[in-house]
Formats: sequence, structure tokens, C-alpha cells
Amino acid sequence: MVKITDVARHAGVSPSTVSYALSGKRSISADTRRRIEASIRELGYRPHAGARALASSRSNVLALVVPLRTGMHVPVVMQFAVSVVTTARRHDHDVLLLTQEEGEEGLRRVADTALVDALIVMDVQMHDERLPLLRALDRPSVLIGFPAEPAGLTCIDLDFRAAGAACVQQLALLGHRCVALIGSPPEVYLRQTGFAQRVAEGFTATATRHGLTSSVHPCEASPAAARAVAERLLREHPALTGVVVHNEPVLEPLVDAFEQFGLRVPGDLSITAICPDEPAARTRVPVTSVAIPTAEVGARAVELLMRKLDGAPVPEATLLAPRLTLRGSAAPRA
Amino acid sequence: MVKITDVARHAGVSPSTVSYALSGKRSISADTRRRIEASIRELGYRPHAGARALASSRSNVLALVVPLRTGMHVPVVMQFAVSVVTTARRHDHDVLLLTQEEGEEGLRRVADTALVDALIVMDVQMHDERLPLLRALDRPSVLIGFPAEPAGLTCIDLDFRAAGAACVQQLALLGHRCVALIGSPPEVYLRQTGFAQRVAEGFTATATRHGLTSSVHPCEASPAAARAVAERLLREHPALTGVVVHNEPVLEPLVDAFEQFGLRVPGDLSITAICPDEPAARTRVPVTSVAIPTAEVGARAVELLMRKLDGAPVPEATLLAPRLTLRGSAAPRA
DNA sequence: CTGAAAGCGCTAACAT
DNA sequence: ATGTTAGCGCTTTCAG
Repeated sequence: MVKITDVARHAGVSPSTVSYALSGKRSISADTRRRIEASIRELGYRPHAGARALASSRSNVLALVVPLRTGMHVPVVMQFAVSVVTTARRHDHDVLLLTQEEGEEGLRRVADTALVDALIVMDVQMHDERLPLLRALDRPSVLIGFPAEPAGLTCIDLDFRAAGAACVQQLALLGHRCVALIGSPPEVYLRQTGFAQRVAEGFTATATRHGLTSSVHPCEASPAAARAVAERLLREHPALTGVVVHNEPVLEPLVDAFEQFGLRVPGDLSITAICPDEPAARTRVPVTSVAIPTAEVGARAVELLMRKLDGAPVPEATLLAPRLTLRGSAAPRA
Repeated sequence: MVKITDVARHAGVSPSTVSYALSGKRSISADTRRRIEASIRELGYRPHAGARALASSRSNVLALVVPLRTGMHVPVVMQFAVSVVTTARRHDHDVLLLTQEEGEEGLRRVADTALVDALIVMDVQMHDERLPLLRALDRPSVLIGFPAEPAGLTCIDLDFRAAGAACVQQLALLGHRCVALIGSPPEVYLRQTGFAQRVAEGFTATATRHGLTSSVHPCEASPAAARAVAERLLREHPALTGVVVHNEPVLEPLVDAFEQFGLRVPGDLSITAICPDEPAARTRVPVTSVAIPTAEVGARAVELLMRKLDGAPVPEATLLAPRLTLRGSAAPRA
């Protein structure tokens, strides 16, 4: 194995000069730098990660904790992960993958052994068990998602309240006067998954502000449940002409159900949704929607972490503005 | 930070004894071991990963290289990853996530810097560019998937040839005499993705051995293409009563198409498929299928790697036997 | 069964 | 602008 002393000898300089040339932590004459770079290339030198971590107390590795739970849309998790890895690499860091399953002990382990410099935690719950630990840990962390009490933490996510608002606002602008939110399964609200509640709040507040009649309907993630909700909605709210869907698995069944009940989308019923682009785009009538900007969330999370590692101050809360992609499932009221 | 010398002092032994107590590499008297364990717990000692890696030339980290390609495969990739992480942890290793995008340079980097001890590479192509590097690297690796020339490498995957065979054999056993394989898009065969070809080979060989009339039909991943293939099949092969599908995105459209052409499944037409369980289970008629055993592949890949790290010999090729899950889309010929 | 001590390869004061 | 050197915390001979 070729080491820094080999490079130093070959370039006719001291090891520290090679180290500094590599890190850029002090200025090196152009000539020396060139010789060092040539030697490095010629010898195929690669600094030993462990040695580096030991001497500098920086591993240049970030931990990414991913959820395993069902219901979490798997491709979305994957997109986050890819975005985190890609952005981390751009900042000369690698990413260690941890599963939720490892729990607090896993976080403590990778932090305390100095295996990682910092952590990104996905799928944060309202009263997440890991919060006290994350606050106490000596390594910086960024949470994707907002707990009930985010003080003292750094959190980033789509602004779900604004997303709920944007969906209903679009319907209001199109002239709809009676709208409904078809939301996540009841257990999601009970589990206090934050974002579901926030969507409902944004939806209701904005509907009210625009003077619309509105109602909220949790819905199980099955086609049968979708049919049942659609049927009930049409029966109980005959004036309904606008629906916001925040429940990806039932988006397609819902569109089908409404059409089977004789409503044309968007002729008789306009729909907007909060869900990934892919399912929104492949329904019979493509659905106007707000997607979670996974790539941006992942990248920004890494960047926040890098700033924290540099000792720079960062905002505690980062809420990304929703962006509505128009796909034709929402039209002016007949 | 509490270090090994702190523990040693606290327990009244030398640092090396603590180290050996931790690694189990030499025998320690029961009494000493107890004192050491107590001290470790009391002081909250955690060995420094970098120091350990430097002194032992073992980082206890594995690299996992995941593909980035399009949508359909994503949940499967995630399942692999989770299985790899879980199994690696069981062997006291962590997992570093690399994207395909990093290419050969990424592999070389993590190997040469001793950041990882070994590598798992997913989504290996027939003539994968990374093969020469993987052969030359001084760290062991395991490939998920079989390239054209696997000699000198350690590969593991579902036995796709046997999977193709199993699907058609089931149809043969049920009395079907004329069968077709609806396969992957043409470009998949052209890209020489190995497994697609192997499925076709297993299908054709087994059909022939059972004296069946058989044909193979590549199919684009669109509902329209599915309809077209279904229509052509019924026209050109009026005796057809059995179909094997190896093309996840069109499974559902195909079932729909056949039924729209007046064929009942499985009354008039029996279907078996090679695809993940989830899409197979959610079609109108749940489809009898062979799934890629992601959890097992991931776990076995890690175990192969562990054996290689221990210097033990491992088989170059590990082909996992297909298992057919019966779901009712295949029935005896009328 | 246990200790002493020499590194592992690199970084970062401290010098000059 | 560059060199010298003392560690970083652990493992592992070598010795007993």
C-alpha cells in the first residue's frame, strides 16, 4: 500500500506538505503542488480513510436512517436516498445506510464510535422516540419531517399545510364551491404523523377563507374503501364538484369509482392531489398534483448538515414551498 | 471521549487485555472478563471506528452499489438494500451506499481508501464494465446477477432459467399443449441483460421437452403494446391456452386485454408469471408466479462476503431455486 | 492468562 | 512556504 510518506519522498517534500496540498489548509507554491500531484498520480496514492478519521476526527461519512414501515411509499424513500448520496458525494462525503429497525441504539452506535460525522433521519414522527437522543448527541443531525416539538433540532420537509392549501386554492380559483379532502387512513392521523394533519389544516383553512363548503374524509388504502368513500361523498354532498386526494394508493381507484358513478373528470368533478408524480400521471385522467420534492429535500438536508459541520448557523425549520403540476384533472366548474 | 486505556485503568488490566476481551481473539479469565465488561458499561466505552480500522486494517463496512434505473425495479432494490443492511448488522458490519453513477471510480475509491472491506454490486449486466476492476481489486466482492463470463467472480441470483422452466412446466402439468412467453421489451434482450435471455431459454427448452408448441414474444412496457401482443397471439395461435409473462408492467394490462377479448382466466387461458409478489397478487385474477427472492438474495450475498473475508472458499455461482406461488390464474386445460 | 510496546497512516500544532 | 514531530485510539506481535 502506498502511503503519504511514499508520496512525500517521491515528490521531495515532507508528509505534512502532501497532507496540506490535499486538504488545502495552507498555501503551497504552485511548483510544489504540481510535483505532489504528479507523484500522487504516478504512485496511485489514496489516503487511508481510517487513518484520516483517526487523526482528524472526521470520517467524512454521513448516516442516513431510512424507514421500513409499510405505507411509506418505497420509491420515494429510494429517491431521497439517491439524492442524499449524490449530494453527499458532491461534498466529499459518503453515506452509511441504517434501517429504522436499529433504533436509538443504532444512532448512538454510529455516532459514538465516530463512524459518522452527522446524521439524516427520515420519516420523523410527531413524538418520535429518537428526538431526545438526537438533541443530546454530540454530532449534528437533520430530520426529514417535522415532529410536534422541533425546537433545538434542524428539520426540513415539504410545507404540507401549504400543499393542502394549494390544492384547494386551485379548485377555488376554478370556481368550485363545495369541496372535500379524501385523506390518509384513520391510523395515520391517530399515529400523529404530522404531515397528514397539516394537510387537513391547510385544506380546511383555505377552503374556509375562500368561502367554500368543505369536509374531510379519512380513507383506508383499499379500492373498496375508495369506492365506499366516493359513494358516500356523492350521496351526502350532492353539490360537491371538487376533491383533494391525499392518499396515494386510492388515487386510481377513486378516479375509477367516480367515473363509474357517472361523473366525468374533470367535467363534473375536479380533482387535485398530494402524491408522487408517477401515480398522478398514470391515472386514466392524469391528476393535477403536488409532489414531495424528494430530490430537493435530500439535497437540502445534506447541505444543512454540511453547514452545521462547518459550525455555521442554520435555520431550525426549512419548509419547501409546494408546486402544483397541472395535468388536466381540474377544470372550471361547469 | 472514553478510550480503551480508560477502561483498562478502571478494570485494572492492560489495554491489550481489553482489546482481546472485546475481540475474543484470546482467552480471558472469567473474572477479568467480568471486570472489563463492567468497566465498559460503567464508562460507556465505544471503540473508535477509525482507530480500529487503522490498527486492524478492517473497517467492518461493506459497500452496496445500487442501480438508479427507472421506476419498476425500485421497490425491489429497496428490499435488497434492507436485507443486505440487516444481514450485515447481524455480522457486525455496516453498509455504505454507493450509486451506480459513481461507476468504476467509486468502487476504486472506497476500496483503495480502505473505507470498506468488501463490495456487493447489484444489477450486473452481461458485459458489465466494472468486471475487470472487480476481478483486480484487492477486496472481495459479490455480484447480484450473472454476467456473460462469471469466472473468477462470485455471483448470486435467482435461477432465471429454472424460473422460466417452472412457469411453463406448471402449464404442461395442467395439460396445456400450446403456450407462449410474453417477455421483456426488445431493448432488454438487445442490452443483453442475461436474465431475460435465460428465462426464454428455460421456457423454450422445457416446453420442447414436454412436447408443447411454444413461441416467444418480446413486448414493450405499455398497455397498448400488451393489447397488441394479446390480440396477435390469439389470432396467430388459436390453440393457445397457456401464457408465461415475464414483464411486470404489462401483467395487469395483459390480463385485462385477454378478458376483453373474451377469454376467461383461468377458464380459457392459464397464466403464470415471473415478477414480484405484489403486482402478481393485485391483478383482477391473482397470478401464479415466481418472485425474485430479494430477502434471501441479499442475505446470502452478505454471507458469501463474510466467508470470503474469513478467507474461506465460496462457490463462484449461487443460483437460487425458483418457487412458484400458486394464486389461481393457472388451471387444468378445459 | 496477561502485559509492554511498537506501530497502523495521517493530521495539525509548533517550528523555522 | 515548508519541515519536524507528537499524537489520534486501537490491535497485535513479542515476552513472560
